[in-house]
Amino acid sequence: MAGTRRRGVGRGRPTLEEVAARAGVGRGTVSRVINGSPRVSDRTRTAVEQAVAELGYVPNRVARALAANRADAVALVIPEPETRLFAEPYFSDVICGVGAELADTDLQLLLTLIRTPKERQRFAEYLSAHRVDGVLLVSVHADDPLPDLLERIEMPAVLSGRRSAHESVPYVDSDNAGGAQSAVEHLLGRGRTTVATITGPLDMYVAQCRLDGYRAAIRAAGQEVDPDLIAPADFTEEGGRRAMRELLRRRPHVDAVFAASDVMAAGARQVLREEGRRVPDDVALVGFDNSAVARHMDPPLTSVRQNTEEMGRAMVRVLLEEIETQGDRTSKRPQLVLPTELVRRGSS
Amino acid sequence: MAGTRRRGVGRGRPTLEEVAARAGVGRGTVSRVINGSPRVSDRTRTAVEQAVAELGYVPNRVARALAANRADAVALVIPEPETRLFAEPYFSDVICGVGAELADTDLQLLLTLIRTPKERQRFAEYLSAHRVDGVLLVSVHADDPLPDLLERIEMPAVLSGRRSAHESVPYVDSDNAGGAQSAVEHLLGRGRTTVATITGPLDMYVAQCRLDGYRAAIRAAGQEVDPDLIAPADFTEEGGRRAMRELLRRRPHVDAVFAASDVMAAGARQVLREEGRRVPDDVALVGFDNSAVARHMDPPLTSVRQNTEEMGRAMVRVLLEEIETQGDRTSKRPQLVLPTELVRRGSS
DNA sequence: CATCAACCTGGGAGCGCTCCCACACTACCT
DNA sequence: AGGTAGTGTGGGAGCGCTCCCAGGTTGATG
Repeated sequence: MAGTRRRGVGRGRPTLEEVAARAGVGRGTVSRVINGSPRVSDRTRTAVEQAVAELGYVPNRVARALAANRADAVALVIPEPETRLFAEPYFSDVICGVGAELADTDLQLLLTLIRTPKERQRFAEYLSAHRVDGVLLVSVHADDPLPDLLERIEMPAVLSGRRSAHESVPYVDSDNAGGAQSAVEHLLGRGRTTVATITGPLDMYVAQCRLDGYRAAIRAAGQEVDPDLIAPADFTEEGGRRAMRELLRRRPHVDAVFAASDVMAAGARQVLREEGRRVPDDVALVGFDNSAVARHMDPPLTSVRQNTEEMGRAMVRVLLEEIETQGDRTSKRPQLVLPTELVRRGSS
Repeated sequence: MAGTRRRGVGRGRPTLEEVAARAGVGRGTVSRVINGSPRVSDRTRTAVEQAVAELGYVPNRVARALAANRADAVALVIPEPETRLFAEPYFSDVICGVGAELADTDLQLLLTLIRTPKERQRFAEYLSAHRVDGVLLVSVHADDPLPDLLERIEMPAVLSGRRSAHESVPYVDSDNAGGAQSAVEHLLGRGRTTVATITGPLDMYVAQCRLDGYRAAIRAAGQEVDPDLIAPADFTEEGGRRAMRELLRRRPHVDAVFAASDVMAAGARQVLREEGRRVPDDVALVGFDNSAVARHMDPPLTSVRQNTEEMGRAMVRVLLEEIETQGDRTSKRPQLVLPTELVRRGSS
């Protein structure tokens, strides 16, 4: 919280004014050149560019931000109530995509981890205090107050994933239902007849979507959806174990399981081994996320891949558009759904 | 690269001046109260605090940064020449620690991914352009020009991990040698007689340290170090496979392997399975990093745990100290080594 | 040759803060 | 009473930029 003295590097760097003096022009003109305004004659532009090069001038972005009332930065917000969520490869991939897309911009990436209500409060103050031009929200829960807060203060924002079927805030999401459906179709296509599913927490929309995809595939194959083949869990390994035990109890002849996450699939696999069921011979297994866990299971796990990095990139593109059209109440809120892909491995 | 117009939220928020007017004091006084200066009478302070509360005043940090010539931000730099390196849980843990430690500060965290020399160039300009007060460098290679660049422009910086035994820049590192030693001692202690090691790329200091730890444990047990039991690899799964095959060829009676990373251990494990060697019955296996991979292997992998999150926290503390004592040429460069811990699982 | 739009250009004003100097005011000593 | 600290306080001067207006130049047009 301190207000300790910290003197930065760079005192003594050339300023706009010095460049202007050297080029024999006014401040305004240099500013126009720097910002690529077309209203500058070629001769002047060349002269300024040379002065910039000679002096090694780099604009002071803090001054620019103050004068122009913008931040040249976007925040990536990661709510992290449960531990380790951030360790999911999902996040790092999104971050990679975001970073890659941002590299072509002169925007900076601010990383904000929000663990407590107090930290959320702090973050809200940052927003008011003008620190960012827009916000990327990763994996918000349905009851997170942040999206609505952002909407209220008219801060451009993009979600990764929807909170519900009628999400009002711009978002980029994976085709969860489609991915789940193709996974289950794959199992049915390989001759499995009793395909169960282990779901995520059903108050999360993403879990609902994957379950919907499961149902759609079952029905498309002309089967009835058997509620006893649907075991809800919570995206954790332990949850996967419990759900698998439950499934074996209720439907001992189950011959395939679609788990809505790789981690739950890993839990299920352990139970199957304990119970002496071979994978894939007795029970075929498919996960979701195509995480590192999937590759390292024995046998390697078939899984639905989301193009997570592309999600990050798309989020940035959508956010930039939002920032651009800000205040323009007529513009539509962009909402994107990215395709998924089934990665086949030994488990199915 | 655009200079497109972006108008931020917050125009119309109260300023210092307005708070001063409301409290019936001067600007300077409000500034002193905000920054916790002791040179303010209690009465005045109370009046100002009340005005701040009534107006909902939040300091504009951009203006503050410009006036005070500091950034109130630190950059976390992640060089990422090879893909996926960032997906290692290592990074996310460090980031968590950094975020946690930074939460008590009014510093912001800037995330910078550097993939190409061009991006490094860009980053160097950022630094000159006054965007950050200090830099956290994660997993730099020995030949990375960044640390020296930072040193030259006197930008406070902290490394995670050393580049060599005589690192000049402040750093926070894990006790790699100690961790490796305890892993090998553990294997010897369980009666194994022929303990091999799969190393990382030996031009990386961290790989050297882990190898040194292996050698120390072997010698401490009164054995000679057999060069044929040392197989260099590159921290990849494929490298782990190759190294394991090589070891089996050279020393078929090997009964334990210490791999300098979990991922390499996973590769080794596959080869052992192919060759019909049971783990741990025929060959005991220990990894390093205690990553998710370790938990999901079959049997679960014994591994050396680094307190990665604490590394992140420590890095921030060291950096703050560096920023504080900046320019003070007499102050010592803080260098920290954090202990590791062996996590025992079924593979040994 | 006058007129006017279109185009460039310089530089004042100002973004919201910190820094610091100067000035009051008190308290305490000669 | 005169000095000498020490303590609070106000406000001018800037930080380095962008914004924008006025003014100058140019070239096409009547």
